[in-house]
Amino acid sequence: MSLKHAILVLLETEPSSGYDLVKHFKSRLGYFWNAKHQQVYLQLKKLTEDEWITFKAHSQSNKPDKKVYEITELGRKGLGDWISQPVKPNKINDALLVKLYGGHLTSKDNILAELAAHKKSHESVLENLLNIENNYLELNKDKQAHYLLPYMTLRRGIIGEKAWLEWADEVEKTLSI
Amino acid sequence: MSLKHAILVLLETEPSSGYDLVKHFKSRLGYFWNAKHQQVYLQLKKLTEDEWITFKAHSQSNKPDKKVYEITELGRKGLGDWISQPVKPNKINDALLVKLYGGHLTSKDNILAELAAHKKSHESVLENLLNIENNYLELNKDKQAHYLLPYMTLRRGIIGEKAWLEWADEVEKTLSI
DNA sequence: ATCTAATATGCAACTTTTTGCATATTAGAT
DNA sequence: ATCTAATATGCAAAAAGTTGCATATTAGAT
Repeated sequence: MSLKHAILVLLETEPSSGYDLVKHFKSRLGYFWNAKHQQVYLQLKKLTEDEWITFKAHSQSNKPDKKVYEITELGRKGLGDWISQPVKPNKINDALLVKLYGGHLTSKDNILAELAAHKKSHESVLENLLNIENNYLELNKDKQAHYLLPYMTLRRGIIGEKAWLEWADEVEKTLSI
Repeated sequence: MSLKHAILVLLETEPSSGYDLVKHFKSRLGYFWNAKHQQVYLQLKKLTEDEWITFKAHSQSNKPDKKVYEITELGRKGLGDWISQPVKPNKINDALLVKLYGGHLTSKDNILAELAAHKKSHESVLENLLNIENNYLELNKDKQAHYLLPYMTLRRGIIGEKAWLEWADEVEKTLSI
């Protein structure tokens, strides 16, 4: 039950609407957490009922109204408690690897085409992460220190994506012989 | 819905009991797929109802009886169909990164201790994968060619775990300043 | 005017996964 | 004899996630 906590850490950094959070997950923290908008809105509702967060309706002149949520003291305490407890190692369920494992049941071309498609998507994620890194590196030292931990999570994304692409190249070379 | 397919690719390689499959997931394919035994037994039941797999009861003198499942023609066809279709890029939900992102809510020692614990677990996974790789590399060329695709998935595990450890070292160094 | 895309939120049904509980066999240790 | 650990399987309830559907606002294009 960690979508809850993923939402809370983001709200702890800055108040946001559900829509903002989803965009955050989609665009910047995809290597970190993924959630559909329906799931996010549901958790926001539950967190509001538990009084871990509150919201204010913000009317916008150029866009539909939105609810901007912020974390409460209760929420900050709950989040702190969770963060102080150990978390389980990450669970990996990778359908592409399942497919590759059983790749003899389809054509080599099909496998290579699918790999190429995934490669494109990983390349675009990496590019995006590198842009964010560049922005971070241009900050002054105080701000860099302030965002050090989020930056460390960004580094996980960058190193992880590079490793994925390295692996994909290896597979392409091996299968093309 | 890919646990189903993960089970099928394993059964397509060799007939196994539910217990074997779980051990497989736990010990060798943890970088590939993870599932609790209850979930595996449930899917085996459903796959049997759909006649994608069948089982024979094997009585063992030194251990409790077990059901050894094997894939049917119907199952092989279903698996082949699934493998020919594109799969979505992998979804990542990483609680450790959530924790690190909000790490200012706990102590640096706590963060470093947790990181060290995860590091140990990743080191042991990597060691395990490298042992399997060594076994693979000692096979003759025919066998190596036969297991090439599973070996590629193993490589994903090795490259991924090395990248994880590289990242963890970077975090340790950065936070220890 | 009408269509499209982006913004913004949400319910309901269904699937998948997790957690808790439960049982049974055999080997080996105390 | 009894306890422990490994082997082996499963049901039921709850939690988490996905898919389908639904609605409303505003900007900009046709």
